[in-house]
Amino acid sequence: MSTVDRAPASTRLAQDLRRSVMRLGRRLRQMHEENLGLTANQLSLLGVLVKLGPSTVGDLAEVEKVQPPAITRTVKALESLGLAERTADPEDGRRSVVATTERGRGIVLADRRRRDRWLVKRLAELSPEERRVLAEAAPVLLKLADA
Amino acid sequence: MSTVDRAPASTRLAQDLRRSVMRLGRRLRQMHEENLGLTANQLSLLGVLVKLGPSTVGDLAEVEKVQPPAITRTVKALESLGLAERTADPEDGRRSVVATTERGRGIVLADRRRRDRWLVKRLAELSPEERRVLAEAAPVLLKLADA
DNA sequence: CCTTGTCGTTAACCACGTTAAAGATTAACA
DNA sequence: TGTTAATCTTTAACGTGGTTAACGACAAGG
Repeated sequence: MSTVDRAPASTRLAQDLRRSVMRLGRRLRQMHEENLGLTANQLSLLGVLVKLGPSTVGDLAEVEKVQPPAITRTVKALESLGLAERTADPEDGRRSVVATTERGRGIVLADRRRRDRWLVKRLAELSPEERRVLAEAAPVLLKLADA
Repeated sequence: MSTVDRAPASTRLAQDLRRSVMRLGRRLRQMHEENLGLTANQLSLLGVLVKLGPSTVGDLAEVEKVQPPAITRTVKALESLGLAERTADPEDGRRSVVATTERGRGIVLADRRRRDRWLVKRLAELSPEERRVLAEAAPVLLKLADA
């Protein structure tokens, strides 16, 4: 790791942090993939729908940082699985409003619980001191991400 | 956030940590996308090659947690861009060994510096106390990811 | 009204993952 | 040693999900 060893001290933290966050993030994301027939994308969009409530295609595209056609396609898939529904906006005929079905909502919540269980188990293997460090770090990480 | 509010205390840390790590990870990954004509995947594979040195297709597949055909294709793309080279293993004719070119290596290092610069800037906006917390947290996050 | 802008969808394309099957080479063993 | 079995990579066929471009439906302003 010569690139790391000879790094100026000021970038050392950045490198360590990037490595650790990327790796744990990848791991958490992998937990996703083995869900029912759902892909990570479909699950992610469903999650947004649960969080925001019924939304237009444009809103979803913006949140997912994706172009509208990508949303159209994924919504179509969710619809055919009975996990989401599309209805015309009564106030503006151009827009179509997407919402989760009850089943869709249930899947999102179940998936979230499942991933939390995995992480809870890993956290339980740490020392109280290590857990304290993570608890302090979480809000700082959020602040970084939103900067 | 009723789902968070009524969560048992033991899963509260897991939820906070998952949210923050996922979000920062996404942010760091996005920094990737706007690089030369290279996709995130190609850059990632090139990075592995720089880290490990010349490697077989099978090794790369394992590291990237992907099936061999996916590696074959990406290597082909890197090859046509002059960033990687493939040679037959002299000791085992079935294997082909992939290595970066000088240019490929340069691109990886430049990209890493660019992403670190972004993070260094964000870190500089934090308080010394917050930076200390992150420095302590990084190794714990790694431990979690590798668990 | 009628033109102009906006929202969503469709179509065509590309990146990248998968599995299945074929090719080449090595390893094992009768 | 020669045949058979195992291993590594590649090719082929397919699915998902991103993109841009072009079109249709509706809304809004002149």
